[in-house]
Amino acid sequence: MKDRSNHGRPRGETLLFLTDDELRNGIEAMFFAYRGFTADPDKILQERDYGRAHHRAIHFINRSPGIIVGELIAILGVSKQSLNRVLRRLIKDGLVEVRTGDDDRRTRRLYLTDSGSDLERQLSQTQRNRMRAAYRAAGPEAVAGFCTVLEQLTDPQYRLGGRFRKPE
Amino acid sequence: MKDRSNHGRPRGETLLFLTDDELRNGIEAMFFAYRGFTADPDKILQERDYGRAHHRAIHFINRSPGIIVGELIAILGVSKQSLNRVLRRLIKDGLVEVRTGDDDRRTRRLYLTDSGSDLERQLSQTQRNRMRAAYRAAGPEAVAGFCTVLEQLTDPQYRLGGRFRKPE
DNA sequence: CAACAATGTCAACATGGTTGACATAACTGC
DNA sequence: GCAGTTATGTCAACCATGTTGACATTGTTG
Repeated sequence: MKDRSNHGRPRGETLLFLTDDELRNGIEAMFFAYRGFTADPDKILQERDYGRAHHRAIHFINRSPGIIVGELIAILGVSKQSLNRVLRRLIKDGLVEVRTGDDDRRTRRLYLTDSGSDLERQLSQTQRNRMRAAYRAAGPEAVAGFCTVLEQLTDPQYRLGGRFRKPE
Repeated sequence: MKDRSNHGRPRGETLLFLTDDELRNGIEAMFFAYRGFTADPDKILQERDYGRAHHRAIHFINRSPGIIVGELIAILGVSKQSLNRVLRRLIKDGLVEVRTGDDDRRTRRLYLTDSGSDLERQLSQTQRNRMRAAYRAAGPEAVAGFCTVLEQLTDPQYRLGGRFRKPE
């Protein structure tokens, strides 16, 4: 399993031969990066006694205003009971507004209120800052590569394109 | 906040000007990629009634055989009570072995047993496969960029170099 | 009208985090 | 050698967030 003649070349040169150790480094890097990546929002959320689950809901409602509950469940990959607990709180606290769908009146469309938008901005601000700093430090080609690999790691049904509902 | 003359160029070209939307896409990509990334191990773990916490412990014990409890706590960023619950189970199940440190007999050094190594291999195998596929699809430069950005997203104290204990 | 779909809710439970308090054993300094 | 500190383990309580199952309501659709 060892010497397949890559003769100590740095990762990714030549023929994209990758040792298990190099792959393991990538795996570990994902773990640490994801944690760094969620650290800033977590702090903000903690002050208001929210968790990551609230952040995720807020993020995707902001991304697709008017998204219906079932779609949000599908994107987040959680049970309706789990999402409902989170939504209930966000609605009670006045961060999310619910309107009955015009077309199908069984559905509930979700929107951020002004204060919901405020929190969203605050949360994504810190993440964008970190992301921007990383992009800047890594350079343009690195960023393109980063996005490509992330896309590839993602399960196909969640890749960009058809992920979000069309605006009604 | 909109037109700062980037004239519809694709992300990352030219001067690394990035709109909030482009950054938001990166943020979302992290979320989906991390989920895809943990999906395969999660399935294997579920069969044995383990969770991600067990996976992480196994990963870092494998990475640094003989690591002491305190170091593992620091790397994982959890409380000793939390880690202990996980370790207790792994030890009971015979996946992890504990030996008292030779130098400092207060410390406990952790090692994977043979069956612990088996599970580790099984877990990292699926992740390496996915990683390898992503790398292959993205190409060599993409991989280098991916690693660079991940490193940048990581909190500095966890970046490679000094992260792991020296072999005694 | 019957069947199905979208949602909400209640209850019970599991996992994996937290904190606080306390116990033990071993190292370290004076 | 004794005092203080450090590394670890453990008990208990609590919280957030995930799960399943069961059931109710409302609205759509054939």
